Amino acid sequence: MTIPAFDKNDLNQFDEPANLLKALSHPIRLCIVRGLMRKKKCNVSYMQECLDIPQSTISQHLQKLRGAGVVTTERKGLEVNYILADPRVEAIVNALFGEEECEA
Amino acid sequence: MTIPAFDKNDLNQFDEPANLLKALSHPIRLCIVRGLMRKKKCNVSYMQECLDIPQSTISQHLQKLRGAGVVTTERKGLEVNYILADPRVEAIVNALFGEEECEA
DNA sequence: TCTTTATATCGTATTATTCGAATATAACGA
DNA sequence: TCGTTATATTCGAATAATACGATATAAAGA
Repeated sequence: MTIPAFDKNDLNQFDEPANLLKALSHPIRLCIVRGLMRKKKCNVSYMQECLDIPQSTISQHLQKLRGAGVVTTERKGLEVNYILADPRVEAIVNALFGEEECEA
Repeated sequence: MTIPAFDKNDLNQFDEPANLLKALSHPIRLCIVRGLMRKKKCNVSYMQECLDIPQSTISQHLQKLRGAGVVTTERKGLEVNYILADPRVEAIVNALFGEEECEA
């Protein structure tokens, strides 16, 4: 009995990766993530200003990214900085947009 | 004026990639796609048998993958074979699961 | 033409996402 | 403590995704 290419017995092994992709599968969130690849670290106001969308909307997207483990946060006074936290995400974004020089 | 890391002016450049990720962001569809990386070509009945879910459910997932350009089809008599059609998808799946020897 | 097999589509109930205003919290300075 | 700034959470309405039975189509063979 060989291992089939598809197997319902390990369908649940796809749950976590599918969740990660779902977290990335929104234009605003994808934009945020690629921005974080360029900028390494960024607070909410800056993103909000660049993207020009309501604060609660940005914040909700960030919470979704955080819930999926895509980003972590570092508070610095009033500001909260967001930072990429999962190396798979960078590989995925590179697959989509191509590699890019990063800020020195 | 420098180019910001985030920019609402090209937010729409994220629509297509986000759509691609959305198509992949379901456990069943991800399983199908990884199966197609191993098996290269596969008909619906085989997938259905492996995954043990209703035929209409599989078919709908396949249509969603096809709509996003993830797969194409080749009819052979009664059967329809599905084949991966977007190289970005393989890079993404490799980022998630690691590379793997493919069937010779 | 009739049947069978393989796949696709439709109808629809259920659940999940999304957005943005309103409100809450957390940290800082006066 | 009070006010201000930065961020998070809550709420509700609109929209989209999902599952699956029922039904339709497409190809092949008798």
